[in-house]
Amino acid sequence: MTTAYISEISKYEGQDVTLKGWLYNKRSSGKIKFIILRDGTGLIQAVAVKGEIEDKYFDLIEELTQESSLAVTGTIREDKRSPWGYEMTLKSLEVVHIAEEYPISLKEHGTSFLMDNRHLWLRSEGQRHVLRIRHEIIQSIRQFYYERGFTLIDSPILTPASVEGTSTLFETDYFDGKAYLSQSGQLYLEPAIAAFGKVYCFGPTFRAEKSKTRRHLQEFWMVEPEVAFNDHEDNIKLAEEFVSYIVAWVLEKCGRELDALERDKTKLEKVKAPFGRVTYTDAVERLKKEGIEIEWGDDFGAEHETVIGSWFETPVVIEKYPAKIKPFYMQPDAENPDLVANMDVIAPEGYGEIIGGSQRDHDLERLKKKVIAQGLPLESYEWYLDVRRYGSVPHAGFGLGIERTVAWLSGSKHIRETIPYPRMLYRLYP
RNA sequence: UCCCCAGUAGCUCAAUCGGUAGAGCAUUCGGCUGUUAACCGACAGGUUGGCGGUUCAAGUCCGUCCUGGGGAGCCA
Repeated sequence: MTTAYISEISKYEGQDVTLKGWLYNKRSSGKIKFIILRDGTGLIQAVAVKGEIEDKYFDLIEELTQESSLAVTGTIREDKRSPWGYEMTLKSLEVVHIAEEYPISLKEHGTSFLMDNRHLWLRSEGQRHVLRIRHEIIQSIRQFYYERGFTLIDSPILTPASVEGTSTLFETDYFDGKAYLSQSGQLYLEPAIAAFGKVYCFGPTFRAEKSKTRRHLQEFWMVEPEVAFNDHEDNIKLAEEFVSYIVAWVLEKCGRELDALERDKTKLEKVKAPFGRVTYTDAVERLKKEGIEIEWGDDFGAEHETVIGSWFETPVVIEKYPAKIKPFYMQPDAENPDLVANMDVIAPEGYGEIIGGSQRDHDLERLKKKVIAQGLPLESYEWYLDVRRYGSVPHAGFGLGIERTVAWLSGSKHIRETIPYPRMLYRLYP
């Protein structure tokens, strides 16, 4: 007997096949029973009619509980009554395991309950769709940098100190000393550009900030490219092409998932480079004109970002922030030394900042001064400063948050659904 | 760290002015030959998050703690 997957069931029309999976739901009407099977690739209904199937199999259906694992064998046929197009006429079934009473019913549940049962919630259709989109986004990222000749440089997760010296870090014992979980791979990437020219890293990052919003996780994944000889404009261009590539890939590969999630695809179809662009200074002026409280020199809050995002249909690039609110490693703007050559990309529809990046300062003496001025221990950064001692070149890069990108493209209301096992404030289980 | 909201059956929720704690789903049992979160009938299921207070009487009011949710700040 051929064993098949539900996703390829149309190939087997008129044939007998075996499908292996879990019981999604069952219904009974006395002499006719329906079971819905899921196998990780899709759903299908199998029908058993009393008298047309051996009684021992017909009676066995009665014992099946939600999420019991089983193998069903029968004939595949097209059926207009099925929402999936095909159905199986059941001939026999084999129980692998009768599931205990399953906590997640087909009815409504609260977030807290579902998060306690995250390991089971993963089986639900909506969660599967979002995580399939995450999977394709990651695949598109790998492909984008592979096609462009970037080399993957994995940055360490255990690090001796803070990258920016500001955010709170998770601390852990490291034999006789302390280590910290990485909050960015950037500092480790910069030396690598002198070895490979174009590099990127992609891995988990950790922030011990007590953030508790739908846009924050304590552990999240970030992809960070870094390119030798790229300036501010090159950096923006790379970011725009990168995001456009991801969106086009997801539209091509995940149409079914986007439809199932009722994501408005027309909004994603507008995401093409170049994006909307505004300088920090212009954005502040326009916000003021719209009656929103802000002063030049303030950093943008969530509300500001949402308003700025609403000015464009594409994502928007905000560039050239005041130097005093940005980290030491950013290159000063060529025309105004109070500004830095940085850029953030804000996703539309209120999904917030998905990219933050800059051209990096490649002047040794100026960088040293800024390290000292920000109260950071110079000796910890000597290795990093070496990038500016041995053939220093202009270079630029940025970081893109995977979960925020997944949330945006999938239309998820909360970032916790965009990663299989979210690590959140006050939630480390399961 | 701060602000707001919520904890009642396994799950989702009701309970009027403070007056005997209720429904749907799930489970169990019975019925039904095309169901789509099937439907119909029945059984069972409770120290109303903890502690203290007010009251003749507290799920309900007050205090406090715990847990969870949303947001701010910070960031991706």
